[in-house]
Formats: sequence, structure tokens, C-alpha cells
Amino acid sequence: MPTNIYVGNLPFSITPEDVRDLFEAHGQVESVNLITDRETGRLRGFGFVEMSSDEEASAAIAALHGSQCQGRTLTVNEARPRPPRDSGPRGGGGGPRGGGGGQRW
DNA sequence: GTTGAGCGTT
Repeated sequence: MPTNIYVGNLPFSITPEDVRDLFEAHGQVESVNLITDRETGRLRGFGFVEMSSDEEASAAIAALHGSQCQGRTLTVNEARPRPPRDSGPRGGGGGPRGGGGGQRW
């Protein structure tokens, strides 16, 4: 599992290719994922980068954190754990439904 | 023809 990195304070005119290039300069980039507003589809100004190893991630964080990109100071840190989406066992995880004829209030 | 705190969707 590659190391997840959080990158924020990104300029709105940045592209995943730019982010990948910046991180590839300090390690092997597994994936780049810029977060966009699901409602409007615009960039939120932050994203996530996955590095092949933790040392490369640390090097990229130490190197890119505080640096400036297109006039913006980049904020690079270790990504927080995100709760997994519960889309797993379908049919097995059928919620407890029914049970005493739905009393609506 | 927009904007700026902040840790994410298929």
C-alpha cells in the first residue's frame, strides 16, 4: 500500500501532471488525485498523492512542504486516514429492516 | 469568465 500524502493550498490553475512531476522529483509517484468539488466540479485547492514508499513520501513532504508553486505556498503533509465507504457486502449487509410493521410515528 | 478553508471520489 503506497503512502498517502495530503497536498493543500494548491493554485486553481494546477494540473495533476504538475503535481506528479513535482513529487516524482523526490520519489516514485503511484497516483495523483486532485479533489474537485462534487457539486460544481471545480478544484477545491487540495489533493492527495500516493508515493511508492514512506521514505520517498517523507522526502517529498519535506521538500515540497512550504515551497511555492505558481505563486502559492504548498502545504504538504501526511494524509489522514479516511473511513472506508460501506459498499461492501451487498445482500449480506442488508440493514435491519422490517421488524414490526413500520410504525411511522 | 466567480473562489481560498481545507483532508477525498470512483
